Amino acid sequence: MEVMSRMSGLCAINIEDKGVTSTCSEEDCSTQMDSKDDKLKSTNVVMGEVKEENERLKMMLERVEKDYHCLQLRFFDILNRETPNNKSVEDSATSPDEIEEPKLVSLCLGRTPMEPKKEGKVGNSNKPKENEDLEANLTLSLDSKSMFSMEPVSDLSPANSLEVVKEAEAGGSCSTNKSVRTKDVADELSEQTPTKRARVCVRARCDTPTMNDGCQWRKYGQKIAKGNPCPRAYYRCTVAPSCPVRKQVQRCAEDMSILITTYEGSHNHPLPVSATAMASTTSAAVSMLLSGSSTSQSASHHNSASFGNAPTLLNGLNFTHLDQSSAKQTFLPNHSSQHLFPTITLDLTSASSSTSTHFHRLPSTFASASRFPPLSLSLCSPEPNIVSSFWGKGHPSNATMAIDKTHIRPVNTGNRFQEHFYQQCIIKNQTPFRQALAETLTKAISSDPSLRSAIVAAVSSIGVQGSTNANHGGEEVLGSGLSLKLGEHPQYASSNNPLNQNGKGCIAGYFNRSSSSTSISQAGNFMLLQPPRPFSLSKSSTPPSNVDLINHWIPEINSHH
DNA sequence: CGATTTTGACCTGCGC
DNA sequence: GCGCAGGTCAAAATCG
Repeated sequence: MEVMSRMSGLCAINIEDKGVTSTCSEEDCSTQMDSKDDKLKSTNVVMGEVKEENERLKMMLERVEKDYHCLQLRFFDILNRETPNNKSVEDSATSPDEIEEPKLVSLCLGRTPMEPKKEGKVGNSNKPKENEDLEANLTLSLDSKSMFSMEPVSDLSPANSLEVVKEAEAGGSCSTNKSVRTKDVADELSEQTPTKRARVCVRARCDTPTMNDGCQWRKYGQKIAKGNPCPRAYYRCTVAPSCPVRKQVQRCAEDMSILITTYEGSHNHPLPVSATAMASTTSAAVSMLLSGSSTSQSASHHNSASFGNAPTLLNGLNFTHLDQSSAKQTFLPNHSSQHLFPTITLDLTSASSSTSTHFHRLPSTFASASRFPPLSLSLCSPEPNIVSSFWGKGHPSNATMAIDKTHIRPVNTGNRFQEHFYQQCIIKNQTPFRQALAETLTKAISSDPSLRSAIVAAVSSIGVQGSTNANHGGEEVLGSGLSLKLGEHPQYASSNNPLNQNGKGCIAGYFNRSSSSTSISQAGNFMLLQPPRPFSLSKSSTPPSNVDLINHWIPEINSHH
């Protein structure tokens, strides 16, 4: 086990260092015989301390290992439990006629979902699924499904439907009767589950007209929405002609510096590198949302089970269920349509002080009538350095994170899945593994209090030395993002970003930050997927904390299973 | 000149 | 059924 050797190496280095000092002391002692005994004694004392430290580290390691195995068991147990809801990947791979399982939700804002039904309808793709998957994997895939599953995932968003209809019209000679077209869309919509149209609302401080999320957008409309003097702009993704993704941009009526961007739909094309972070962020948020609401009637139950009243954690983020009893009221765009679609809000705005959790109250009509309990994710960090890193220079907003995809569905549980999983992780330099693991663990943690307790115990047991958390209980430790920090994050550079240079966007720093401190974050495109260091105990200038070691440790351990 | 933005008209859904 | 509001379309205007 590499971790063992690593830990032993650390101890060995420690011992060697002290040995060197003791050797030097002995040399000195050769000329100063009087102090020789004292030096020897002190050296022995040092050696004894080192031995004790070594023992402590060993015990710590054993404890961590034990906890890890416990967590891993639960991890795969949860995966197993999810698997029955989703049909076998192999089954779907061998039965291309099977479109989708109803409970599976396409969450990928970040990557192209496969759309066998639509493609069949449009008739522009007769490729075997394997080829599609191959292509998907050749792209900058953020979708963990592509790693773990050959299962097609239909993107049944109405936007997609609309595009399909358009394409059909473009390809065919049928008359373009608008009413007929919209009726077709409506018919298609009626067949779709509303949960497929999850939206992600991102609130962020931004002094530019629109947030540059890396994608190319074309404005196709603007409206003055009721209740907000600021016009709402409508954009659609133009990276690919048929991309159904749309976004709405509107300034917050209460605070004009806050830009509210609502994303809808799934990209059906490889994303530019600069777009992956936001896409993965939103997709992760959607994952969190739909993981609770996608299973039929018991949406509220699942949500409560998944998120509860307590803030849950996703890689350092606080995922907080909207609490109607809370005070702060936030204007959300198109809340009427949110009656139909689950919407998750990522609050990237600054928490003015120390709070790391935001609560938003939706309009009462929405809160009461919506089928989908609203969800708010407050990404505010109490640590300014972390916070400002996301948006780069000049944006005091806080935010962190970009991870992707929750629905990790093993083909077969056990070694095969793990092998495949880890192979992919090796290829991708482990980052997807960390992301996927983080999300799945997050889900598990949020739904299983005992698991959360186990993690809390594990983290707290390995000696949270930092004063930062000295006053925090276990829940606070979790809330701080400590326990699931799966990425390494240097201090970010926030300048020199072309996205900023064009004066259009404000997300730049996050995408262009320096990655000097870790090799992982330099791994090509995937450096962008490294979640920022969330509220970490260890600054980049300090030696790695226990948690850092754990974070390194997890994939390594997994490789030996 | 192509791409993008603007803007008024139109469509749809919802509440009364 | 009517009015309102959200969302979209598409022609005109503007930009690079």
